[in-house]
Amino acid sequence: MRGLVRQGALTPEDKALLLGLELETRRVSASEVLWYEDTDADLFCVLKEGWAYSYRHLENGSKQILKLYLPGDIIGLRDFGFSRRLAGVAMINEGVVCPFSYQQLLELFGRSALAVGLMATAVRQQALLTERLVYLGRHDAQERLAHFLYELYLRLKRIGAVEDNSFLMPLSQEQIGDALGLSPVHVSRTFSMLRDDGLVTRDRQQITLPDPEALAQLVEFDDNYINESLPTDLSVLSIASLAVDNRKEPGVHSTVDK
Amino acid sequence: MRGLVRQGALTPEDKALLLGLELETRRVSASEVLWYEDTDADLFCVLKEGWAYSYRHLENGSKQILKLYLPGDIIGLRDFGFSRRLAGVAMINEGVVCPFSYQQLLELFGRSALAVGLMATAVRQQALLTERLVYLGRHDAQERLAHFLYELYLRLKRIGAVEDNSFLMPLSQEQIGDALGLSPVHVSRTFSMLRDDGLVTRDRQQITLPDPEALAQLVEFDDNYINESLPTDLSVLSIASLAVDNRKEPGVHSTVDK
DNA sequence: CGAACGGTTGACAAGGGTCAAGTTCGGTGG
DNA sequence: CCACCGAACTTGACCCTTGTCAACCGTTCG
Repeated sequence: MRGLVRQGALTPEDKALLLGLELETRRVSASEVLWYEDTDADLFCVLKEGWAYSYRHLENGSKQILKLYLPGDIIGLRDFGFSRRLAGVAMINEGVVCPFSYQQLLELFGRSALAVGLMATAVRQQALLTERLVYLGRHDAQERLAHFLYELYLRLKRIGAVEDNSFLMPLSQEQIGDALGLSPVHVSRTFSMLRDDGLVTRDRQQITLPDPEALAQLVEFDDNYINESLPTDLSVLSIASLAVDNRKEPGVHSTVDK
Repeated sequence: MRGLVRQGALTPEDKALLLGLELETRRVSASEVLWYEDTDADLFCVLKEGWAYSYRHLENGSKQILKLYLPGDIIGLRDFGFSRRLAGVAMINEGVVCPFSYQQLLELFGRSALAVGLMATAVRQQALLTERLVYLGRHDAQERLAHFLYELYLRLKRIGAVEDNSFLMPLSQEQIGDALGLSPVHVSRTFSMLRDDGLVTRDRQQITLPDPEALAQLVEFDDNYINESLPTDLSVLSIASLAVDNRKEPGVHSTVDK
């Protein structure tokens, strides 16, 4: 940071913005909750003293800590681009924080909707990661697989790749295991359980979810982290796609591996 | 995206940038590797067709899949701000990608070093998450705890909160369990094992790592994701701190108390 | 002094890993 | 058209890691 300042990397705009911030620090006590899961996301903080953590409470009564924040860390970038908090944050010991509003962050990105969108996209990917972390930490094989399939179902539906609650899934069970932290053998067993419960049917790579809602309930899926369309729901990709679709060309193959 | 365009949310600068991109699509075959772990990070892609995944290979021979990419997803934001890839990316089936350079991304962020820094900070936090994901998925209790403590050690050292290989850790064993996906009972057992192996000693909240290198080896720690100081290693936080420190109390006791 | 809390230890059970022996299916070659 | 092969999946037996429950201990705090 001093780095940044020294390097003179800050533009006049940056400097103006920084000076314009009304900075205020707040002393917070041990165990104090900075914000709860699912509340309005409006600000983030720099943690100046003390330790904090972000967490998710699960319906089965357990909780998963997602990230520890140490002095100097920024808390709350995770929720940028979402309207509600994906996780709560609480102090561990007493400390000091310095809050900023997302509004200020937006001004920082200033004129570029693309930059905002990219940031939001990155944050969104982080949300998916986070969700998987929760499942690896606190759920058994059946819940992990159910969650995995349901997430896939939602993401594919979003891009129109689901028909009749059914979609193609080109992953081997070994790869699924590598994603969920399970052995391929157990993935197979788990598929059988889900089939026996009538939640998933499968023929080769064709997956069908006879009753997606039932699955959703099993995995307490909060789909707003996938479906929420934020103000700037861009996806540069699509822009890129548009621009490109005109002049197609078969490309170059490079490496392969197995 | 069409959303973005329709909304007219794109500034003239954005549009110019988009038009200025030389877009090229590349057809990629099934199992093709887009890039390997630990190689130079210079570009990212929009996945236009096919499925892909990012992964980490572990020394114990297993592998952890971090994220699945479906058509429309952006691949490689993860590594923005790092010089080397934290994870490999491979195709699952055949598909089409559309590559962009990080350079272009930088131009997008254009004049604001702050914006770049924030993005990099977000990405960096994602790296920590990713690392925990790998440990939850593919490592036993002892390795998880060792990794957790070593990561803490590095992060605290970075901010000067380690003395004589020793630091204060204000977390209860239950909280550690919630972070690592373990029961509090087993956290206790695991601490005992590490103590018996001479890797960690502990007195109340005081943790000492007699031989940090030995720990590092046990957890195959790649510390560049914590220590690498990227070109724009800012941390807005510190700027904030600076701005604030002038007109606030000394309050520089770094952390902790119970 | 006595709760209450966090940590420790032991006994037991369960979820999941590993190994090994099938089974199914798509592809290949005769 | 059929025999064969390999990859992916399935199933069973067995064992190890970890969770659960419970009793116990040491500190801290009222």
